[in-house]
Amino acid sequence: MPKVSQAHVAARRQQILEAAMACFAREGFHGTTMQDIVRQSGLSPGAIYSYFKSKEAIIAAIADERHARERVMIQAARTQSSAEATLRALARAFFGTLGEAEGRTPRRLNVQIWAEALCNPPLHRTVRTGIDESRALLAALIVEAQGRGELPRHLAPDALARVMIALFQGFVLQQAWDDQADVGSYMEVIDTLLHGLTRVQRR
Amino acid sequence: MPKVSQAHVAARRQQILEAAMACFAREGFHGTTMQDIVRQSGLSPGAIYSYFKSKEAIIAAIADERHARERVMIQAARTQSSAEATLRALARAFFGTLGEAEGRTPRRLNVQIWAEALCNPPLHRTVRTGIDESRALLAALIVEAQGRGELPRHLAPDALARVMIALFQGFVLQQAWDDQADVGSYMEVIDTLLHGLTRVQRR
Amino acid sequence: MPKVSQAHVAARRQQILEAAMACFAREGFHGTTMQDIVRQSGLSPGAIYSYFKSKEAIIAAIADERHARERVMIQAARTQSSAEATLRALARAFFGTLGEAEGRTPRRLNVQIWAEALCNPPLHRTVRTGIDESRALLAALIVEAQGRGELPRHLAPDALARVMIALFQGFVLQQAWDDQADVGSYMEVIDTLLHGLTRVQRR
Amino acid sequence: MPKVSQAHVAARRQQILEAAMACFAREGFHGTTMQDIVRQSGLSPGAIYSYFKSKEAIIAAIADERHARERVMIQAARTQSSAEATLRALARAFFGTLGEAEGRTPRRLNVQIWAEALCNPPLHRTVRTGIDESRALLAALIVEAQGRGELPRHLAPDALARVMIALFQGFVLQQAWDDQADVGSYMEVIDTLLHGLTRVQRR
DNA sequence: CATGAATGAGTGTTCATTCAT
DNA sequence: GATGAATGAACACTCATTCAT
Repeated sequence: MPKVSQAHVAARRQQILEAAMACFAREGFHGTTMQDIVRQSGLSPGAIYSYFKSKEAIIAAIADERHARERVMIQAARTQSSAEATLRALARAFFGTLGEAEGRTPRRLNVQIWAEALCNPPLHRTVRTGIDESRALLAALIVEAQGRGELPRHLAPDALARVMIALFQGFVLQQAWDDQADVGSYMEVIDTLLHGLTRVQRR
Repeated sequence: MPKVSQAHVAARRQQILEAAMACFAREGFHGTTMQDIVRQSGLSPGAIYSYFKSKEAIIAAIADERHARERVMIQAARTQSSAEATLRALARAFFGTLGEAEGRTPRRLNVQIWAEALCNPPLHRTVRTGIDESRALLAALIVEAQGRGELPRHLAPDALARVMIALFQGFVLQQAWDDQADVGSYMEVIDTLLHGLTRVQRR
Repeated sequence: MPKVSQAHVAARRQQILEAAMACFAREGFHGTTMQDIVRQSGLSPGAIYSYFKSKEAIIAAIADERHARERVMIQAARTQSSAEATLRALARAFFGTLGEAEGRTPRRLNVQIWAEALCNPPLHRTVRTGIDESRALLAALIVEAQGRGELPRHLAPDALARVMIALFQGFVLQQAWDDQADVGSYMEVIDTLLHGLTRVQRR
Repeated sequence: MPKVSQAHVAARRQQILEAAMACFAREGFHGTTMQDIVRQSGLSPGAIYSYFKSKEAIIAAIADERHARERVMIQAARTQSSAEATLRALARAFFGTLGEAEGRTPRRLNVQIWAEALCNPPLHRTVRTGIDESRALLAALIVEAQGRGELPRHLAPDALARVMIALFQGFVLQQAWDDQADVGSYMEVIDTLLHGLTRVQRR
């Protein structure tokens, strides 16, 4: 029974989070009322409040979930044998869903979370931790690549990591405003940019 | 009298916008109440509502102002004699303020506007217009540079323009979360990246 | 459950309408604040707004209720077997409550509605429909009586109906300002007037 | 100079009252803002407040003016030599304007005042004084006519006076809602009614 | 446990009135 | 006097949250 109940609890939580994500992506955190989530989830207000202590807690849980997912992708990338393979795995993980319609909701959600994090300390911590971890991983890979002479040694690894992250964030933003934005050509540019970086080094 | 009055009106509007920007940057659009703006501006609710018909109108005016400022920077860049000079002028205009503390408020504001634009159609139009114009200018420069053989011809100009904009947006985002983010090294990476792109082409 | 809930909803609506009527009769529509209705009803603002979407909707519901009540009285009068019986039933229905203290609130309310209807199109429609229906019924009765030679044929039935309605409205008005106004003697005058009308015809 | 000034003051007051009446008739007392009166009058808020100490004072002044006008009509009627002539003068005075378009504004205003008087003690006093005076005059005429055997002696003069006033008020009300209401046929009914009353008596 | 009616503090906004110019 | 920008108390209404059933 405890196990069933636990599974039940997890399922309910997920049901609520999914309803909330749909609403938040559509209307923003502040444009969404608890009633909206009630309607979308098919649950009652009381039921929702027995799984989350506040609207804010739902937002935090969503941010946490996204953070956790990111961390899983990063961990998976880490297991790759070469720096290049890791990089490719990361790129696939982060950019892979950018072209797909089903990723629209999480993408819009991301933008909302980024803004909300500026005025919401707990969210800020979650977001920063996620970014810092990603950056640390990227920086480590870069250091490694620099060690092997595959990347210019004069570049600050941290700054290059920030650039890579910015390329992701900026595209998420642009695609959130304009669904037509094309990932394929965007990634080709990135590819060329990174190759250029490699060659510079090689000479 | 009309001149005095007109100047007065403009000054009051600016006073309100500045108070509102301070509040919005600190607490977000939805975390800021009209009372907050009242306190920050030193005016009364009635006074504010005689200059802006709603809170939403204040947000729109702020977005418009930022858009106008961007447009001025873009126009100024356009007057440069060479594509490279234009690019440098743009980079200076957009990245120039990123390191300075006084730009903190507008930067945070930018992030808020980006998120708000997802759920607020008029804001969305303002934001998209601004981005589209910037992208068009950059794409034109890129086409030119490609014509002169300074940039790889196989890259979609639009996509490369998106990349450049993403580099800006991503850094604004990262700096909004972490004041310590260093512009200098970030720009150095960008510089190297763009040089790499040039070389690729030259061979 | 649906039955309980339905009865509950109706009861709550009635509770709110009664509180609102008491306030409106005392202070007028615009002199009454939602807080007044909150206090008078013993409910919370939120509760009230879950039954009526606005203050205006409460006013409209009150006007509708009064209109419905009037219509019931008219329909009941219609079932009488003779024109005279119908007329007497109408007189009893409309004038019957004029002397009673418990009718004070609805009477004052009527006056408020009459004024409000001048500047409030939906209310205007409700009021006019009510009056038009009453007038149509009276006019029909008058035509009938004229056919039987009981009323002068040269009188416009519609105008005579308007006169009868005016006799009611005018007294409601006068009694709203002055509780002392005596219904008994007023009705006696009306009786004599109508009898006079009959005799005129008979000769 | 004092006389000029006095005339000036009176003219300004009148200008304000006329603007206010136009607004009040159109939008009601509570639907009209001081800004509306400012616009309609072409004066400034400060100017208006130097002639009337509050919006309420404007309403009171309008009610007073209407009351004064009524009193003049009553006094004029009083100078007639016979009771019948007085009655005819009164009827002409009160009903004379009912058919004319230019009387629309004061008619609507009357209805507004009647309602407002229920919740506004000073206004209530003005309205009641006006009605009471009219009724007293009518009652005196009726007593006289009863003395001459021209009206049934068993009728309470006061009640008959109320009936006559109600006939006026009711029509004002009906015409305020429906401009098409026809005065001619309405007055014919009244005429017939009063003649009927006379004949009843004669037998 | 789940429900959803009820709560009430707090919101954006209005408008009668004032007073420095 | 006249002006009209400024005031601020008060308003209608919302919505995150609770708790009796």
